[in-house]
Amino acid sequence: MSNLPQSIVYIVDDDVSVREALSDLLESVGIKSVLYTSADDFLSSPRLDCPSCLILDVRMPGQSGLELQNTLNAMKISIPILFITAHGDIPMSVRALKNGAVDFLTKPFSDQVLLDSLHSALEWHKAERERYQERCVLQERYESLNVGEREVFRLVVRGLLNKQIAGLLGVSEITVKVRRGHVMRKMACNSLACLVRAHDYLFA
Amino acid sequence: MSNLPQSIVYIVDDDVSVREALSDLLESVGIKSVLYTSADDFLSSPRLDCPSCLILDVRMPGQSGLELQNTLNAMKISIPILFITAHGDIPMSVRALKNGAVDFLTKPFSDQVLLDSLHSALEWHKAERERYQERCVLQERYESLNVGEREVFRLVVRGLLNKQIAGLLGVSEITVKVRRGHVMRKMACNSLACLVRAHDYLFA
DNA sequence: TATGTGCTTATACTTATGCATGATTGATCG
DNA sequence: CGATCAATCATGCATAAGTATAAGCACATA
Repeated sequence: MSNLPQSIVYIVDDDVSVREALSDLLESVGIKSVLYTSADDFLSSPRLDCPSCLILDVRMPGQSGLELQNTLNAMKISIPILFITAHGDIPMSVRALKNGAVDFLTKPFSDQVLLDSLHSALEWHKAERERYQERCVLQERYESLNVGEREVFRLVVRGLLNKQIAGLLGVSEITVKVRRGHVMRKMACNSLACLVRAHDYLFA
Repeated sequence: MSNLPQSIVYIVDDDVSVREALSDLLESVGIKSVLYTSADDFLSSPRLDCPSCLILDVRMPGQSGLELQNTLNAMKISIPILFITAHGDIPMSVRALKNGAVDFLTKPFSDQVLLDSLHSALEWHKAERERYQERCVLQERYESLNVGEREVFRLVVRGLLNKQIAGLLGVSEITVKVRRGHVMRKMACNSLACLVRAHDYLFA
């Protein structure tokens, strides 16, 4: 059995001295890291299934840090990104942050500033992963509903009575009750309140 | 009757030529603006009750733009802020954006970039004001509930049965039904689904 | 053809919810 | 003191919701 680390930080920088300095710093506070020399290097390697953060140099040969950020966003990969740079400018930092980066540090920076930013990023990703997991569970349950059950689901959480739903769907009220029971069981809800929240979370 | 403009932009800059250039630009696309020479000047003037945006110079005599941003955040004033600067640096821009600024432009900048940012900020503030208004209405309704009704409200939206609520609160089921009816009427909800959403919006 | 499966519907019953009426109590106020 | 108001609670009734059983139907499959 492979035991996953509690968290991991991916470091992508073409400068070996920067990579190793960062890696040493993180190791000194008990944070595991994996090093990459380029964006493609990172993209072609597997990511571990645990809370993580990406420390990214803005300027690199090949795909730049900002381009990698766009790539990951397009892939809907939610790993938080912390940029570091020696030769950045304001438009770069603005673009990075508007695209969701958690921070944008200029060298030289204080170790503590980096570690603080990193910790909050890892905490965020931990929570984000839990939200994603919960959402996946709900999604699976929803996909187990057939068409009729989904229609009843939609109308029930809009506050309609069984009688009204039956009228709208052109089926008997008994059928609505049966479908409604199936929805409750399949969505693993024991109350209408729970069902409403499940629905709104799925279709937010 | 004072008719409010559709939207307004507040410009705070100590340089009169910048203020007027911006004002002219905005006027040329039909956006009204009001000019201030300092943060305190802006703070001591009344804001109009309409969708708006604040264009702020970072560096100014007296309170700086970043300080004014913190002041407004502490006052929980949600007006979007767009920074412009001639002599900024990356840490400034990062701080501004992490504190919620919508953009951080360096002079010279393209008119179109500013206008695009401004339009999306105004759109956001329009929606934010509507959310705030809706929340105020719900808040008022909630405050019209007495203590017992709030307890029933809390337990109903947790999915408990009247019988269970009565047991927990040590009152009769009849009383729960009465309170529940009051909650529905005072919160202006015609279904449990509506009530659940009102509750979760209030206590998100 | 025979069989099984999934969906709909009906009947019958239990429980839950909503609401009106009225009695009781306790606090407040002129 | 008497009047009043809000809150609680009971009775009684109407409607809504949840569930079990069984029947009928379409459809796929052996």
